[in-house]
Amino acid sequence: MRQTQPALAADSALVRDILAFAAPGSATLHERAEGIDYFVNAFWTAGQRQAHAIHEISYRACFKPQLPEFFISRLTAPGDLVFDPFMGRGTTPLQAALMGRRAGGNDISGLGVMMCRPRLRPVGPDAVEAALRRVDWSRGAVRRPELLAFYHPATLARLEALRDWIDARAPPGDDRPDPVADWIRMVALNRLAGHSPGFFSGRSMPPNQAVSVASQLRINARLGLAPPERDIAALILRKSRALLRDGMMPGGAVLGGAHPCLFTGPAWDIPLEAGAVALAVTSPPFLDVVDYAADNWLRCWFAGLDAGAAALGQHRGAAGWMAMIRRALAELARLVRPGGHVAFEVGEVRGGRILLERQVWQAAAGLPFERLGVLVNRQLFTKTSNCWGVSNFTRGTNSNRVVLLRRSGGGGQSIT
DNA sequence: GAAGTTCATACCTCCCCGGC
DNA sequence: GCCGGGGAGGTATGAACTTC
Repeated sequence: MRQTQPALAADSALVRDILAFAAPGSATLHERAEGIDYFVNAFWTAGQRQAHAIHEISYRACFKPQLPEFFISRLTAPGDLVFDPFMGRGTTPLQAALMGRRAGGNDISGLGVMMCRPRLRPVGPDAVEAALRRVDWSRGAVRRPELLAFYHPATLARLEALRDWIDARAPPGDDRPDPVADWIRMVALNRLAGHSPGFFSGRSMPPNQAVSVASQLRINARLGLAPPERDIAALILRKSRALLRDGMMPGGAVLGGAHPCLFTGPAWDIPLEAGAVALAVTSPPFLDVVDYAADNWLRCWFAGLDAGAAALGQHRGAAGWMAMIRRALAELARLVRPGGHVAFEVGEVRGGRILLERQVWQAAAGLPFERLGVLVNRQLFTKTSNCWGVSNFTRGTNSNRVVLLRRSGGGGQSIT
């Protein structure tokens, strides 16, 4: 049902740009539903590995770097602060830094900072190799026998030695850790368990989620395999080189400014001054679709963190979820400068029976935002859930649905 | 204690792209 | 040409709890 009437926010340069956007052979479709302007197209590539290689650490529920890139390029200038209050692995701050913007992010789990910070100040493979040679691998011992479901005994003992070595140089909560230990922990967190020989574990599920010990024992029994011994140091070095294969970033310098604004805590309580942020690109948990505590229990073990903190952002019902979103949006209204923007991404869940973008739209009502519309990026993409038979356009999440907000009170002109 | 409601757990293992 | 590795789930079932 294409409509020819103008967009509600036709004064927005962003909206004009989106309407004029033309992928090869496809113009943006403009629809209006429930008083909301929808802009539908394939706005960025669905191809895998099209962004900078340093993005390629596996984490459950992360959007493509092309999503923040789309908005950063249109709505910010070099030096502006780009922020994500639900950063997860930190795709938004990292992409902002790659584009010469200042990087900021927050996550309820301490894993967020541990995965993002070292990639904002990458260390070279030579430094990683030298540090790994200094680890006293003989000091480790098997302290958690149940983890032998995942690891060969010698591998598990070395993992414990590596944990001790990291903890002495980059303990959780230390905001000025040793950069090399910080980097090695980030890579190790990404190699703990997976479905190929590049991971420390025997064969498991894809690495964006850790199965339970009981599930891993079943996998081992079904395949008739015991976890083989792995060379942890060699795997960390190999993945380090892969992350840096596109280069060390501009000048190899610290990305995102000398002091990236990275925090651990709830999205509704960010220790940043009012008006500091030019653009927020973010995506909250989609109700309880992803069980972050279950997915991350193994990472939290390695990092010495409490996995339970992640549950704070998860809600089974729409009412509780919407209240959480309202608090996060109210905090964004404080942080984003007048004329700045918020791109708030959600996906379809429960077979499309609950339209989360409409809940976000409603939650933003009464806050100092102009609601510009919803950008829908609809395309085929690869899904982890292929593992259990969920393919494109059947069940699960099939589109990026981005609620676009402009902080009122300023000139309101975007940079194009 | 029967009926209704909510909660917790188990189960399933594919497709694609780039590096080598 | 091979293969490493990256990738936003949903349903069935029964236990546990609530209400009258």
